[in-house]
Amino acid sequence: MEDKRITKRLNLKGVAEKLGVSTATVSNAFNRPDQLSKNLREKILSEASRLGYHGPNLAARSLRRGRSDVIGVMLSDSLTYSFSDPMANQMLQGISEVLMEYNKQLLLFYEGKDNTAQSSAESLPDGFIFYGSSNLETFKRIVALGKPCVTIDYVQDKIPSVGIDDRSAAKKIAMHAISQVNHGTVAILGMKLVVSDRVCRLTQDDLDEKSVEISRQRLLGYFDAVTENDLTIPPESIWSVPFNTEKYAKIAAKEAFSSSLHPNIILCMSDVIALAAISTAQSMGLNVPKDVIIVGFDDISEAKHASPSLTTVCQQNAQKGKVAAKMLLENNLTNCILETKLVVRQSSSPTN
Amino acid sequence: MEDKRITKRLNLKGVAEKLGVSTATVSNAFNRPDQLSKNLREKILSEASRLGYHGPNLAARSLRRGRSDVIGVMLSDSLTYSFSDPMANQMLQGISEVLMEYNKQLLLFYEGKDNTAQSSAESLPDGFIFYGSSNLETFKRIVALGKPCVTIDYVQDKIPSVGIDDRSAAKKIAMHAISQVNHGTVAILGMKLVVSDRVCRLTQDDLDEKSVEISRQRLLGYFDAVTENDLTIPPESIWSVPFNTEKYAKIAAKEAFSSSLHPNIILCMSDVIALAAISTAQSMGLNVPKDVIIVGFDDISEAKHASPSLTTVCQQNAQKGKVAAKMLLENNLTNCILETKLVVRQSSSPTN
DNA sequence: TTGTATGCGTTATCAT
DNA sequence: ATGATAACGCATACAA
Repeated sequence: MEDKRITKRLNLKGVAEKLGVSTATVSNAFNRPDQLSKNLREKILSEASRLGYHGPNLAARSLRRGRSDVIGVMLSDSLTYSFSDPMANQMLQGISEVLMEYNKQLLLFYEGKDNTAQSSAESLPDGFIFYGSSNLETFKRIVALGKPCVTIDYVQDKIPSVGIDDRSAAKKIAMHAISQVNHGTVAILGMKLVVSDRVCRLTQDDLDEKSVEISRQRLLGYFDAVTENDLTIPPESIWSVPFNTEKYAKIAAKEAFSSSLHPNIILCMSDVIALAAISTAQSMGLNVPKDVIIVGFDDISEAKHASPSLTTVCQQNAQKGKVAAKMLLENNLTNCILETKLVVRQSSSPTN
Repeated sequence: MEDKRITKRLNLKGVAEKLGVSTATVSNAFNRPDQLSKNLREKILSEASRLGYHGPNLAARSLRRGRSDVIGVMLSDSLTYSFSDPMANQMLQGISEVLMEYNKQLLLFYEGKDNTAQSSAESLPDGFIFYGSSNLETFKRIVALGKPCVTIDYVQDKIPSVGIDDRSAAKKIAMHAISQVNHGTVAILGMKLVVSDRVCRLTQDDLDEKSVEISRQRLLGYFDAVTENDLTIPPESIWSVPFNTEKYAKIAAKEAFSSSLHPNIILCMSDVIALAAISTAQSMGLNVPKDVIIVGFDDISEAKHASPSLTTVCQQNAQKGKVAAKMLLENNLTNCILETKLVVRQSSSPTN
C-alpha cells in the first residue's frame, strides 16, 4: 500500500484533475480544437505546459488511435554503414525535409544479425520507406503489416518505388567514356554484383545470373554501350566490391591496374569507388585521365572537388527521399523514375 | 454491429486463442523464457511467426512496461542539415553501432519551427542523447522528463556530456600554423560565433561576450596561441559563418581574401569551412600554402583527399557517439573528454 | 507450468 | 461545451 513512486509522472488525467476539468476536455484541447472554446483551450494548454505536461504519451495515444505519426525508414545495411554512405545521407536529407514539414517523427530500422529483435518496434510506424536492397524476409514481414510502404532503389512487385533508370544512365556514361579514347580496354568496378563479403572478379556464371538489383541494371547499361561500340568485356574484367567504401574499392582498383588487362577505361558503379580508383591509379604512377579514364556514378560532393574532378552520373538522391516521403504521407502510392544527368569533368577528358 | 475491419490485425490474444494457450503464456514466450518449457516456447514462437505475429505491439508493450527500448537523439539543427553534416553523420555512426549491439531503436528528433509538435513523441524513448547546442526550451523540457540524458558537444550543468577540449585543441593548431610563417597575419573563419543567419564580421562587443559554446572555446584557444606569439587579432579579422556549409564559408572566405588585411594564415573552425576557403583562395589566384596557410578543424574524410590536403585537428567523432550511447545504456552517467590530435598536411607546409 | 484479472494513458462515443 | 466510460494490446501479480 505504500507509494512506490514518489513522483508519478504527470499524465492527462492528472492535468485534468489539477485544472478541475474532465480528461476528455484536456484531450480535446490537444487534439480537437473545435470541441471547446478558444479561451479554455489556451488556458488548458498553457497550464498543462506549466505543470510539465507537454502532450499526450505517444505509446498510449498510438495504442488508442492506431496511428503514431512516426515513419519508419529501413536502411539496407547496418546503421553504422549507412551513416557513412553519402548516398544514404542525401536520401535521408530528402526524407527528413518532408517529415519535418508534416510533423512526423523518424524511426530508423536496420538490417542486423537478429532481425527479430526490432520486429516489435515495427508495429509503431504508420508507414515505411525501404532504402536499397533489403533482407527479403524482413521486407516481407513488414509489408505484411499492411501499412503503406515505398521502396527507394529497390524494386519489388506491387510495392511503389522511387528510383532512376540505372541501365540507361550507365549506358550513357559508358558511351561517353568510350568515345574519349581510340582503343578502349574497359574494366568495371561494380558494387555488390555477387553475394560475397570480399572483393572478387566475376565469372561467366555470374554474368548469366538474372537480377533486378540496381547494380545489375548498371552492368547491363555498361554492356549496352560496350556492345554498341563493338567492344567486349570478359567477366575477368569485372570486379565486385562488397561495400561502398574506399577501403574495398582500393583493393579492387589495385587488382585492376596490376592485371595484364591494362585497362584505359574504368567504369565505376559509385563515386566512392571511382575516387578510390583515381587515388590508387595515381599512387601507381598512372595519370588520370591521360593513361586511364575513370568515371563514377552518383555525383557525391567530393566528385567535384577531387583532382582530377570526377566525371559521373548525377542522380537527385535527396529528391528520391523527398518523393518517397511525399508519396507515403500523401497516400499517393505510385512508381516514380527520376531523371539523371551526365556530368563530364576532368577524369574523362584526356585531351585537355 | 457490423464488422468494420474485415481483417483485424493479429494480436497476442489472437495468437493465444489460435494456439489454445493463455495470453500469459504467449507473452512469456516472448519475454520470459524461463517461465515455460523450451519446447512450448519454441512452438509458440514459430507458430506465431507463421501466423504473422512477430512480436508484441510496441505501443502497448511500452505503455505497460514503461520502457520502449527506443533511444531518442536530438539533433541541434534541422534533420536536413544534420544529415548533410559529416560531423553529425560520424557521430550517428558511433551511436548506432552501440544501439545495434544493445538491440535498441533510434528515434530522431530535431529542432523545428514548431517544437511542441514532437513533444508527444518525447514520451517514448527511454533516454536521450543531445548533439550540439540545443534549443534551451526543448532541452529543459526533455530533461524534465527525468529520463537519462547525455549531451555531446554541448555542456549543461548537471548533465553528463561527451566532448573534447576545444580550447586546447584550437590553441594547438593555431600554434602550429603561426610557427610556419615568419610574419603571421591571422584571420579566423569561425562558426556560429554570433546569433545571425548571415555571414558577418565580429565587433569588439562580440568578443566580450561570454559563452560556453564550443565555437567560443575554439576562439579562446586561437587567442591563446596568438597572444603567446605576440600577435593580435582585431575583431574585424574574425568572421562568423552561420552554417557549416560550403556556400556560407565561401562568402566569408571571399571577404577575408578581398579585405585589406591580406591574411597569410586562416584558422577555420571546421574542415568544411577550410576546404571552401582553399577553393576560394585558389580561384582568386592565391597559392595554398605558399601565399596563405589554411587549417581546419574536425578531420572529415575530404580533408585528406583535398588538394592541397588539409591540416586539421582530428577529433574522434564517431567515438563521441559511441561513448555517449554506452553511457546511456550502461547507466554510467559521467563526463568524458576525448583526445584530439593535430594532423599536419600540405595546407600548412609552405616550405615543401 | 499455466490461466485470470487488472491497469498502463489515451481517445472516441455517447449522453448530458 | 463537457463528462463518464469502454477499448486499444500487453505484462505482470496472483491464483490455480
